[in-house]
Amino acid sequence: MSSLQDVAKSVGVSVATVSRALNDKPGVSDVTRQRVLEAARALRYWPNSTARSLTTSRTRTVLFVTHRHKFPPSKDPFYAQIIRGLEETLALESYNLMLVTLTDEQLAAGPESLPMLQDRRADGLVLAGPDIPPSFVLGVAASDLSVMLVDNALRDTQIPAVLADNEGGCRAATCHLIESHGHRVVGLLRGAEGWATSEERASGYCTAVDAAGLTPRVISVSETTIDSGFEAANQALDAYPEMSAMVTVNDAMAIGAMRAAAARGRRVPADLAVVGFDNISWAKFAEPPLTTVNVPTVEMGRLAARLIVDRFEGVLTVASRTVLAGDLVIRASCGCDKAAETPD
Amino acid sequence: MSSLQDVAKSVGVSVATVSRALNDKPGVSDVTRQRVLEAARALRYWPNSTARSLTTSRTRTVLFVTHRHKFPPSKDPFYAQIIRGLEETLALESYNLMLVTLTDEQLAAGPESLPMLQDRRADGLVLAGPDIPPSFVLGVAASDLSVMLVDNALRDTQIPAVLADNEGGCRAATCHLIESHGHRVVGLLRGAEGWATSEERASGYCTAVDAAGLTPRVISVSETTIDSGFEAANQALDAYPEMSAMVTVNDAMAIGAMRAAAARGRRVPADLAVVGFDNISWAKFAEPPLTTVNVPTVEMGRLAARLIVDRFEGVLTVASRTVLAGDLVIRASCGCDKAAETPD
DNA sequence: AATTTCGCCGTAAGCGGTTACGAAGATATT
DNA sequence: AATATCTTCGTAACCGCTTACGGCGAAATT
Repeated sequence: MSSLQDVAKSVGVSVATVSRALNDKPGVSDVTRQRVLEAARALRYWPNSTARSLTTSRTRTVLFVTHRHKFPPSKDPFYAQIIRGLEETLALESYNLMLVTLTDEQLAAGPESLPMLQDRRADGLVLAGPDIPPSFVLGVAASDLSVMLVDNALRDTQIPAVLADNEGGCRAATCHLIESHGHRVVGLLRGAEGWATSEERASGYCTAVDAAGLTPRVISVSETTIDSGFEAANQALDAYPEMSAMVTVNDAMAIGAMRAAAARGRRVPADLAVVGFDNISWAKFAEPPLTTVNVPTVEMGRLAARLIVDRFEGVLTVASRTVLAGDLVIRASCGCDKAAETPD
Repeated sequence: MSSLQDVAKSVGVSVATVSRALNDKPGVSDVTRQRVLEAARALRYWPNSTARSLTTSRTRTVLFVTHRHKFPPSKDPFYAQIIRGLEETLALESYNLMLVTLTDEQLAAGPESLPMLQDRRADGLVLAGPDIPPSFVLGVAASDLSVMLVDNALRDTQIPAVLADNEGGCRAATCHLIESHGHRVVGLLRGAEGWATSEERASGYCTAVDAAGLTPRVISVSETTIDSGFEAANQALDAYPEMSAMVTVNDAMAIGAMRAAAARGRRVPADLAVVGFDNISWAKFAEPPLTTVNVPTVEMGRLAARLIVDRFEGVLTVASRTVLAGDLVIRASCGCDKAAETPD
């Protein structure tokens, strides 16, 4: 409402003094500092963030950038959870979160053509999701903005990233089926080749299967939906009738697989154990409740915020790639009796 | 990268001329305008939005404010969808979207204590969700920021709002059960008293039941989750064994109700028809697929953006309250054979 | 030909802060 | 007592852009 000028006039000092007093900078006596603080409060003074940004050339805002058609979590609110974590810890440091979703055309055109990335509206940005093409990432990295990748990584670069441990999670899930339940023929329902997430999870599965001396049985489908899970499970059971357990690359496929099993008269988990990945909110309400790998999405957001803010503040200078481990959430679908419950 | 100064120097004119040329303002000859545009492109000039905001005192950003613990769509991404619609149309008008989630304490303390609402960071804000207390809404409305309510309304005020037609949706769902399927004893599973959404939907149910000359059978529970739906359905079936159809106040409760029916050996929809509300993404994958009222969340976001931007631009001067109709999505759980499918 | 009109452009003042620099007065040093 | 040092504060420049105002030459008017 009121400006620095107003406060200065009210107290009878210069704006410089007021600025120093309010920003806890040296060069102000305690008495005047107090008087300034009182006047500021009395006049309901709020620093104009725009003006401040103009001189400091820091906006205290970070951009969250993601693919437009990925954002609306038609499926599970994966990115919404990340945003939740981001916003939460950014707020702690009094940073702002700005949201930008980009179309395919914009992502292909590169950051040079996007005002929101060029006009110093933000100090840095987090690029989320594998849909952000490498060329785009490199483009923004070439600018002087701080970049942070989430659920996306570029090999052989120094761009910091926070990721879920897809490989380890799927390995753990597979190991659980093999070691705790003694399955000898466990299949994998996976998504399209080239999709990094699917690749990594598949890799974890293979590692576990190899380590146990078993042979991998993999069905790839182009999508990772309930319907494609249904279809893939049918393919798998046709091809490998002796299969007693299935690892799936995400929860939607797992649910589809359980439907397929039910349709064939195979009970889950008695006749076929199923584990998913992601721990979407509906996993615990599936029939039977789905054993799955929990992805710490909110924590990923929190960590990304922490890391980028620390970079702004100069606390952190080196780039890092952080892989967050997920934990296996045991429910009924894998054959465990006592389904341990976890909080949301 | 480069400033107006740079462009001016390069062309050999004053910054004022460059500004006029780039902003399509009169007072510049065509030739110089062309030369300026070329130079600006050659020098990769981008107007510094901070500086521009400082002079125009418009930031071209709108704040999306919601309750912190409501945002992370643990349930269905209701607000995420709204954000999707908001961001989409704001981007069309080259506005930005900033995200703020507030804790209970902050909401109770009121807008006076929140920097992001006081320091002119945004031109206006949309307050989403019934968790924003009236005092808070009135507080920001008293400031000179443009306010827009979404999924929240204040009676007897001039504050613009966009809402879902909860009353009409639930009435339509109830009518469908009564008229198309001939149910005579249809119950309602609803949430706590005082929660506006629940009240409105309940009111729609009552209207339909009254109009048909039937007697309402209502079960209230404090939460609206799958578990509480399960419990409420059991209560309902205990109290009214002859009940042949249930309207529920949201999809989660509907799914719980279907589970309860299954547990009691009553088949859905043959022995008990169930309809939900919200059309969450999992509704179509329920067993059986759930008939429910679709809430046009993305459109609500789009409309809110449109309305607030129009207000900024001076196109729109009067406040309005817009109620968006939802449509009944017919699936199997209500007893209809041919389940009409709708796109996501 | 003198005057008015008009289009084009530069000058300069601001928007609301931050900060380098220098001028005092108060205090410490010798 | 004279000098040096420190603290406190004001002056002014600056961040990059917008815009009111005025000047000036060319075209239009008489």
